[in-house]
Amino acid sequence: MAGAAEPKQDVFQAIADPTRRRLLRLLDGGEQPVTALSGHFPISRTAVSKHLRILQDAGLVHERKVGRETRYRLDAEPLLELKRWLAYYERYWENKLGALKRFVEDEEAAE
Amino acid sequence: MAGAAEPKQDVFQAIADPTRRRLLRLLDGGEQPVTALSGHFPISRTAVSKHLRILQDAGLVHERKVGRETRYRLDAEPLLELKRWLAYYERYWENKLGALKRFVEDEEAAE
DNA sequence: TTGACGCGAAACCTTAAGGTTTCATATAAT
DNA sequence: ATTATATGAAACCTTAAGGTTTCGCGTCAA
Repeated sequence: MAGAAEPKQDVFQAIADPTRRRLLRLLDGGEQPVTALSGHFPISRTAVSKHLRILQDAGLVHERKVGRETRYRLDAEPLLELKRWLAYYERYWENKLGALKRFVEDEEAAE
Repeated sequence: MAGAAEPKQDVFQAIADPTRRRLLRLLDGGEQPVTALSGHFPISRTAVSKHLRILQDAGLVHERKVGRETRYRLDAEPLLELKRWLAYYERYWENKLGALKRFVEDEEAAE
C-alpha cells in the first residue's frame, strides 16, 4: 500500500513558529477556511496562507476546497514523531525530577 | 525564592535545528567540551559553539569551565514545556488513531 | 453579467539564521 | 619563557524566513 509520503517539511521546523502553533490550536476547533483563521492574527491573509502551506507540507494540516473557499483541517499524526523524540529524554525527569514531574502533572490535570 | 529565569530563547526554536537536536543527544552521554562535540559535525567548531549558546539560552544545556575547556551538560527540564504542549493533542491519537498508536509503540519497543 | 468574495502566485523587501575566517585570551605543557 | 590547546568574540557572507502588496482567477450573489 501507499504509506508514507509527505515529509516535505520537518515537523520540528513547522512547529517552531508561534503563529503556526497557534494555527494548530485554532484548527483544533474544527475545519476552517483561510479568512476565518487569518482574522486571529495581526498579519496579512497571504502570510497566514503561507504558514498553512508549511504546516501542510509537514502533514499537520490538510486542505479541502469547498466552493470558493479552502478549508483546513488539523492532522495531529505527525506530532507522534515529536512525541517519540521526546520520549528519549523522558527518563531525565522521571529519575531526577520526580517532584517537578508531579507538579507538571498537577498542572495538566488542572487545565 | 529565585525560580524561573532563563527563557532567553524559545525551546521550540532551539530544537528546530537538527544539529542542535544531535548535540542534545551527544550530551546525553555526559558532560563534554566543545572540541569533542564539534568532532561529530562537518561544520566549524565556532559554529557548534554558537549552537551551544542557543541551547544554553533555552536552558537545555549548561556550561562549566574546567581549566582551559568549557564543558557542556544536558538539562532536559525545559523539554517539559514541549511535553505539555504535546499533551494537548494527545487525545487525537488516543481517540482516533488507536491502530496507529499501537504501531508506534511497537516501533518504540523495537528500537 | 456584473460585482463582490476567497484565495494563491509573483515579485519584492528586511532581517535573522547558520556558516566561515581571523584574532585575542586564558590555561597547559615543555 | 615559549609553544601548543581550547574557546569565544568580531566581522562578514549567503540564504532562508516571515512579511507585504499587487494581480489574476474561480465561485457565489444580485
